[in-house]
Amino acid sequence: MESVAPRTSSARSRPATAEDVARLAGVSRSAVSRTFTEGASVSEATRQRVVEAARALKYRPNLMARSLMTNRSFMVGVAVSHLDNQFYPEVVEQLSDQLGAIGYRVLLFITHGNTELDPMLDELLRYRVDALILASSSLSSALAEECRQGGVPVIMFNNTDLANRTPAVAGDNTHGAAMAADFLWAAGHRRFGFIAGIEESSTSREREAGFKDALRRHGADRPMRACGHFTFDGAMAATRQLLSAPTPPEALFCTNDHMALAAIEVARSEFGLTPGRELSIVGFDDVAIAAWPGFQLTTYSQPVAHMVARTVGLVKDALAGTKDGQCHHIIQGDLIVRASARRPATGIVRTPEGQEIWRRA
Amino acid sequence: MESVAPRTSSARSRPATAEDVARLAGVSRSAVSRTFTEGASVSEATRQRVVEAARALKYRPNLMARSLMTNRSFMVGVAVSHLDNQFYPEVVEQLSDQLGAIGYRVLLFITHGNTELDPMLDELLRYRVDALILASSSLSSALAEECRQGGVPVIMFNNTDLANRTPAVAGDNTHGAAMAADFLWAAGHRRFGFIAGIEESSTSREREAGFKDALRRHGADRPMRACGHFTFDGAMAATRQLLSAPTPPEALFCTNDHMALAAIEVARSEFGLTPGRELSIVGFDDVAIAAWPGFQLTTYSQPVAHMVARTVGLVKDALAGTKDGQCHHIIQGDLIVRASARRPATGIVRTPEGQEIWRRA
DNA sequence: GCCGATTTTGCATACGGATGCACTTTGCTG
DNA sequence: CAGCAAAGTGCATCCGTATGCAAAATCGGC
Repeated sequence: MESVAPRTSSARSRPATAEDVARLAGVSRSAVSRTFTEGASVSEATRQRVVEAARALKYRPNLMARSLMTNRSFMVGVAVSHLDNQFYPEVVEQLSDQLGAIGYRVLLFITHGNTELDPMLDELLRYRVDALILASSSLSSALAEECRQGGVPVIMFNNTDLANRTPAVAGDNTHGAAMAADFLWAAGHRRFGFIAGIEESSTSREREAGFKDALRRHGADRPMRACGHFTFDGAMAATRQLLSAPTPPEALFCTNDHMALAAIEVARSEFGLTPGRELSIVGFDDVAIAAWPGFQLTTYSQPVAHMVARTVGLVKDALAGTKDGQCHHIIQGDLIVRASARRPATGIVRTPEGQEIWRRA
Repeated sequence: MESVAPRTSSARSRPATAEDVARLAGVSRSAVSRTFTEGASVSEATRQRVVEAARALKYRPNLMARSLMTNRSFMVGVAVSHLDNQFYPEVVEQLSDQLGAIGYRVLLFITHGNTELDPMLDELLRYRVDALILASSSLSSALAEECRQGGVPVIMFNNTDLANRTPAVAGDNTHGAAMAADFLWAAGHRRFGFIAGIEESSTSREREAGFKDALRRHGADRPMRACGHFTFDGAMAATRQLLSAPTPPEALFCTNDHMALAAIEVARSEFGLTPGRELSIVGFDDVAIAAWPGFQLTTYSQPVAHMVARTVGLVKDALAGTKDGQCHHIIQGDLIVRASARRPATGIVRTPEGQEIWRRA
C-alpha cells in the first residue's frame, strides 16, 4: 500500500526553527539565538549568514518558546468592560499603540461589566501576561494579591480600588466634577441634576462627591439625582426621570460623556429643549463625538494619551522592578467649553490649540 | 557576609509549576498534566489530590509551555485599522466574545490604515497565533502565502482580497448599495451624490459599483462623487464639496455610517439642511449611533454578530482542517429605514422587532 | 483466588529557544 | 612576533508542559 502520500506544495509544513537555520547557515543554535537577541555577542560575519539563512527559511523566532526561558511574554492583558462607551476604544487604541512602541502586545479581554470576572482573569493569567491593565474593571483582592506574589503588575485605569492599594491611573475626578459645578454655578444656574454611573464605581462616586461638595460650598440646594449605570439607555431613562419632575433641573452633570450624549438626545428629542439654552449639560471625558457640531458638549477632559502614557510608564517601572511609591496617579484635565451648557460671563480662555477652556476665577 | 537575604513574604516568588504540584500531591508530573488535559486518563482519586494540591499552590498551567507541545496557542490575532469608526469596536467586542466562547483570546493589533503592515503582522506571527483575522486590513500576497504554508489560517473581515483567494466574510456590499440606490430613486430623488471610502478598498469599490449600477439601471445621471477616505474629517470635507456645488445633490449615499454621520453633521450645521427633508442621506453598517434620536440614519445593516459568527466558524473549520470550499462569505443585511432619507410611498415593512425595513417592489 | 483486559501511572523525551561556561578566535599592544 | 584581553562560539542545560510507551495497578468474571 502507498500510505505515504507525497508532500504537496500545499502541505502545511512546520515553520522553520532555529535548528533549521543553524544547519543551513552552518553554525550552532546558539549563534542563531544570539543573532536574534538584542545585545548578544555575535560577529558580523556569522550574523550575516544567519540572517540570510533565516530569510531563506522564513524563520521567525517562536515567542512562546522564548518566553519560557526569559519569563517574559511581551504581552499585556487589557481588561475593559465595554467598547460601546466611546471613551474605551480610544483607550484601547492608545494602549495598543504605546505598548506596541515598547514591544508589547495587547491581549484583549472584555468583561461586560461582569462583577465576577475573576475566573476570566484567572484564565488570562495562564497566558503569563507580563502585566494586567484593568480599564474600568476590578478584581478581587485575593486575585490581586496573587498577581502581586506572582510578579504580575496590575494597574487600574480610570477606576481605583480603595481597599487594596492597587496602583491606578485616573483623571482628576474630584477636581473635574467640582469644576463642572463651579462652571454651572458661575453661569447662573441654581437648580441642578446629577446622573450617576455605576453606584459601586469609584469613578462615579468621586465625581459625585466632587460635584456635590462644590455645590454645597456655593450654598446650592442638593441636586436631583438619577442613576444611568454608565449606559446609554440607562442615561436616557435617568434623563427622562429628571426632566419629568415638577420642577426639573436647569443644569445637568453626567458622570461621563457617553451618558451626557444620551441626555442631550433625550432633552432634544423628547423634551424639545436645546442644550445650552433651556438646559445646560456637562459631561466628563471629552470623547471625540463630544466635539461634533451637533453635540458641542461642554465636558471635563480626560487626556487619554497622557493617561495611557502614565499607565505604560507604570508598567515599565514595575517590569524593571522599580519600586513605585505613589499609588494613585491623577491626571489633570481641563473643562472644555463648548455649547451644551450656558457660558459664564467670565473665566473662559482660549488655548493655543484653539480650544476654549474655563479657569476658575 | 550575609549575602543570602531571607525571603520576605513580598518577595516575588515564581509561580507554581506542575512539578511543584506533583511533589505536593505525591504523584508524577504526568498525572498533573493529565488532570488539566481534557479527556486524559486519570483516576478520580489522583485527580482529586492533584486538584487540591494545585489549589493550595495556586497553580495555573503555563499556556506558553503548553503551546510549545501542542502547537496551539489559543490566541487569534485580530488586526483592525482604527477604532474610531464605531463599527469596529462592535466587531472587536463580538470577536472577543465569540472567540472567547470557544476558548480563544484576542491578540489585538491596530494598523492605523497603514498600507505597509506586513512588518507588524510579521511580528504578530511570532506569537504563533492560531489564526489571523484582518478586519479592514490586508496583507501582501507573499505574507498570505507564508501564513498558508505555515498553517495559520487568515480570514478577512469586511474587506476582500480579489487577487489572492483569502477567505473573507463581508456584508452584501453590492446588494446593499443597490438597495440604497433603489430606495432613493423610489423616494423620487433624481440627483445623487456619492461619498467613497478608501479608493483601493474592495469594500468601497463594491459599494460604489452597486450604487452606480443600480442608478444606471434606473436611467439616472451619474452621481456626483467625492472621497471621504472612511474618516470623519474626510467625509466632512467631501460633504462640503458636494453640497457646495452649483446644483448640489438631493440624495447622498455614503459608503459607511461613520461618514454618513459626518455628512449629517455638515449638512445640518454648515448648510442648514435637515436630513430627511431637504437632503436624503443613506449610510452603510447600522452602527449603534445611527439609531440615536438625533441621527435616525437610514442605512443598510451589517449584522455584526452574524458576520462574526461566520468568521469564527471559518476559524474553527480551518483549525479542524476542514477544507473550506467557498471563499467569500456574503452576509445579507437589511435596509433599515429611519428618518435621514425621504421615505418612498411603498415598500416599507415593519419587522417583528419593531424595526422598519425596505423591501424592493 | 486467578487470569486476561482495561485503566492508571511514571519515565523519558520532545517542543523551540536562551544562556552560563569553557574554549577558540580575534584584535591590540609593546 | 609574543602575549594578553576581549570577543565569538559551541556544548549542555534549562524553561514548563504534553505524550508515546511500557510497567503497574485495577477490574471483572469465572
